Amino acid sequence: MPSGRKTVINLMYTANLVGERTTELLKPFGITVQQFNVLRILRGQKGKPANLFTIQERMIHKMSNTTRLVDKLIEKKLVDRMVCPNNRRKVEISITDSGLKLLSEIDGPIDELNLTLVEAFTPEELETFNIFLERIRS
Amino acid sequence: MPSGRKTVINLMYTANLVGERTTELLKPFGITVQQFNVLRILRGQKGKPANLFTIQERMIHKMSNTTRLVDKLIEKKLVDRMVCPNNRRKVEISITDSGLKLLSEIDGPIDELNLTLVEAFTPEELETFNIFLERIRS
DNA sequence: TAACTTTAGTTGTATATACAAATGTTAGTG
DNA sequence: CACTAACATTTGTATATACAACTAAAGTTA
Repeated sequence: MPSGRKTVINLMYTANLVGERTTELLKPFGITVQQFNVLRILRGQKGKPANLFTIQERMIHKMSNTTRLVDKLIEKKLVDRMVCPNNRRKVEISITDSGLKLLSEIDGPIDELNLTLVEAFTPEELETFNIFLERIRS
Repeated sequence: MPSGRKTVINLMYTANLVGERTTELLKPFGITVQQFNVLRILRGQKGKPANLFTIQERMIHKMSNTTRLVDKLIEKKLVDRMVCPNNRRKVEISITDSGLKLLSEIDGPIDELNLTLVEAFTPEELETFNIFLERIRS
């Protein structure tokens, strides 16, 4: 088997396993991986709201219906939507206190899972691994 | 940010990009990534048919409706289904000549894409990268 | 051999995702 | 200032996915 083929299969297989474990972990908290990632993006804004385009741009899975994903988060009162007063085409999404609280509850378990996944790596190996991943993307 | 968290996000992000590129590549051939992987699993059987459980076990994305995924491939005449004569609970799925032909057409482009993705790696680095991925899974 | 358990696959239902077309808003041009 | 293009988001539709309940066949045991 050509080496690139094997590596790509290995990559997809591994990422999928990690995704499944993450989905499972998030289930008791009532959110999906995608919703979780959007919440983290919004937390990263440090109070500043983000519009849908910004969110979509930073999402791991780039799909076009960010609207509906955010709708789910609004239903759960984890984020707020506000039409941008300067540019009424835009909407500004910001994480609520309740959203921040939920994230803070998830932080512990998710870091624990992530640490378990990479526990066999030395810091140097982890650095190398990250560089390898970035190299594939470039 | 804790190092495990960063690495896992990096992994998911990269795998997703690779998945998107693969989806795009397969589109003109009229199959999805999942369907493509099932076809490759069946080709790997070298003439021997596989039952649904075996297919599901080897699939990258483990979901429970392998039945419907295989149905799509049957509609396209890329695989055949036959009830196992020894054990009528089982069904045996095998790739058709038309399925093999389609795979052989895709092999070139997909290897080209995969090689492009890992072109910056030396063989040693690729080996290391594969070991890292396996380490995460274990 | 009837009743029970396990195995293998199928089906129903709810939700998620992808893609394209549509809507409403702003900016630019003659 | 009407006209056109670009932008930001929403909506429609088809397909994919996850999960659970269901069916049917085979094996097990009293």
